[in-house]
Amino acid sequence: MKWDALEEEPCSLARTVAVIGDRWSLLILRECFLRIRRFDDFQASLGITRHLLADRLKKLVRFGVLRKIPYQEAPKRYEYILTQKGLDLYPIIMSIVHWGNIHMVDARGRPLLHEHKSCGKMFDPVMVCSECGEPLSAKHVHVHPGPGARRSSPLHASARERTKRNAEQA
Amino acid sequence: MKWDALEEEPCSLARTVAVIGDRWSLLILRECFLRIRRFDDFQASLGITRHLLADRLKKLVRFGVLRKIPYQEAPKRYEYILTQKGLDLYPIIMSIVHWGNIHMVDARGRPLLHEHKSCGKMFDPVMVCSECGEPLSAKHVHVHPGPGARRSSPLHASARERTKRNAEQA
DNA sequence: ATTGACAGTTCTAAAATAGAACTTAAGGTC
DNA sequence: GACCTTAAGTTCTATTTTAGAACTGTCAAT
Repeated sequence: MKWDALEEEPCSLARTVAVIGDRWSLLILRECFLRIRRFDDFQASLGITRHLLADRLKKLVRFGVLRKIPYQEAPKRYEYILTQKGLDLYPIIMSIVHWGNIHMVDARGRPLLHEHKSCGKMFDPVMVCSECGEPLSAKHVHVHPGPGARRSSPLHASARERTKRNAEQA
Repeated sequence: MKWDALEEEPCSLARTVAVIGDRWSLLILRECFLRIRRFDDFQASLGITRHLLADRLKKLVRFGVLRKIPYQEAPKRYEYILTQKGLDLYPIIMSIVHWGNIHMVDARGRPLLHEHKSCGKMFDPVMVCSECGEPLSAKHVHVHPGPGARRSSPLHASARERTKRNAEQA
């Protein structure tokens, strides 16, 4: 599968993976949320090669996650700031950080703690149902095909059936 | 930066990216949550090359996200199921799907809808503060160094300062 | 006139990925 | 007993991506 094919998939996960699903994009976005904005600052704090950084920034701008804003004329220089679409990635970043906090920390403990300014306490993010407010778990969720589902919804046919169907078509 | 270096970073995001930060791992995990368990089924539904699939499954098992369970003897065959550590990835998957639903769907609409069995309604996931229950946004969160922070906390010194410091050291 | 900051671009070597064919092991079919 | 099928990989070559370092173009300050 080519990279571009991912964006076309009728799957919201695949399309998001097309934006953030590589080694560097999420790390760049982490820096954005920590208020890093400039090329050399990204490069210095991440140790990414300049080539890849230029490439990834271009991609994030193309997807509308970052925007280039001029901060000086002559020579014209830009900084990269999060758009609303980019700010909306916050729950993804936080859920990733939280999973790492629970499952990937070493004996020294968490690298970062998060304070919720609104209530003043150190917190963890919790994912809840928008309708009833209960915490979510996979087993209490049932998936239905939506209006944008692929005709014949292969995500709902079992892969086993699909394999057979493909074999018959061939 | 090498792949293995990521797991060693004192950053919960980087360490999680070491597990799920590539083109395929999240797609494989999506299939796991949709109850795909077997090699050929993953291969058929994703179109991933068999080589990469074998490699990624091995990696996910190594990280303790999937477990290999024998489902028949002679010839011995295994299926891959989510561990608790893997099930805990659910909020990450859901926040990614949700962002895609909001920002990446085409005119046809969402490919999938989610029903919360507990309350019977179609829902979206919402990330809230574990302490006060309010929805989270980046600007209401303040970051502190935790016990596992790098000495001299480079994530909190501005990259600009760091760049200077590095230059001085050289 | 030279040096330094900043934001890239260019180059070569190394690593990862795609795509297809091959392997191993057992069961069933003619 | 030769042959086909299922399942879960492994092996192979060609292509694409990434790493790492050096280079370019603008302008400001010394």
